[in-house]
Amino acid sequence: MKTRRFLVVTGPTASGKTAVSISLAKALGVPVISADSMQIYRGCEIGTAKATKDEMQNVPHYMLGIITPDEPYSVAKYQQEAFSLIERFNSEGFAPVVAGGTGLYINALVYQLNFGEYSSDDTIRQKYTQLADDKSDKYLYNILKQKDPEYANLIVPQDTRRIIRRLELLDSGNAESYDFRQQNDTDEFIMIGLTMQRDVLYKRIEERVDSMMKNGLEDEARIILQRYYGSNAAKAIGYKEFTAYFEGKASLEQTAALIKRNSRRYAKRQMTWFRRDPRIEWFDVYSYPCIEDLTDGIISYVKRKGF
RNA sequence: GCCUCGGUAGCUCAGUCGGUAGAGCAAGGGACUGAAAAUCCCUGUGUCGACAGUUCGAUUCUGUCCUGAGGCA
Repeated sequence: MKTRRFLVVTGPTASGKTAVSISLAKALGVPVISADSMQIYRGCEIGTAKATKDEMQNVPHYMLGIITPDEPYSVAKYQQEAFSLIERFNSEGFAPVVAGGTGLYINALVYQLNFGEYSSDDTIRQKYTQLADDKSDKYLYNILKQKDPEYANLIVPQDTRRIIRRLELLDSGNAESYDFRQQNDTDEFIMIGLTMQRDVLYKRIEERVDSMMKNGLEDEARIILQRYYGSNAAKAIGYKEFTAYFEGKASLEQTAALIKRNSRRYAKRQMTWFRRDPRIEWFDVYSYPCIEDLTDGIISYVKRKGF
């Protein structure tokens, strides 16, 4: 297989990935591929902080708004599509910027995650979801323990979601055992992480939520919640919190506060995820006077690494 | 000015008949391989307002002071 070349820009939500990736892509003359599990949905614009046409500054973007909120999607599909885009750009002489904060999607590119052809089976999934409701978490866990004791050992009985997913894969004959976290050393890539003081990041998150509210998040949420009730997108931060508000059980202020809290927690989880990867070179956004200087700093690092 | 009730974790408060303290929320740490903005696990972070006194020992009792709320003037 031919070696793929790409640059990864990641970091917690509201750390400035969008602006930096555009600035970087513009300077390098390459396109941007999103690695965001919610920005792939059409119609989730404000709530996911998706880059607007203006912000993109004519830099081509991919993997944004490619499906409707009710279409099923998965890491496996993301990996396949992102890799094929990278290969296409590489053959044209460009090493694209992959930008996003969905850790699992990033990992699908930088670790050896081998998925088969299987997509997903709602019938099996529903069967086990029902079983979990009727019986108990423990009951489901014991089934898994019989079928795949090795995997069962990796998780706890309360983790119903993972139990169901694994059972679904086992039943459809697609449960492969992977070499856990084996690095992707066939492709050539550099990983950049954006960071800043925690309290500063939290302040940015809160300000961004306030501006989302001003820019019509409520209307967007109403559409997502009504038209795509129960979908993944409807469970995303920025939408799900409106449920109580639309039922008249919460004020707009309470809704905004909830979105802020959930975004803070999300950012924390992202940091936990990315901290683990020693290949990421961290750039403190505020140690540069402006985004152009930060971009220059990243580019010289990338050059230094012989990329 | 006098009286009453408060001052304990980031917030709201509980508590210790004297042996340096615990709940909720907020927060912190971690996991993550086909739904991942999802899902799940772990953790109490503290000059107990300040200074003295009594005591083997004070966050707890006493005094003074600072401070907040209410009441009386």
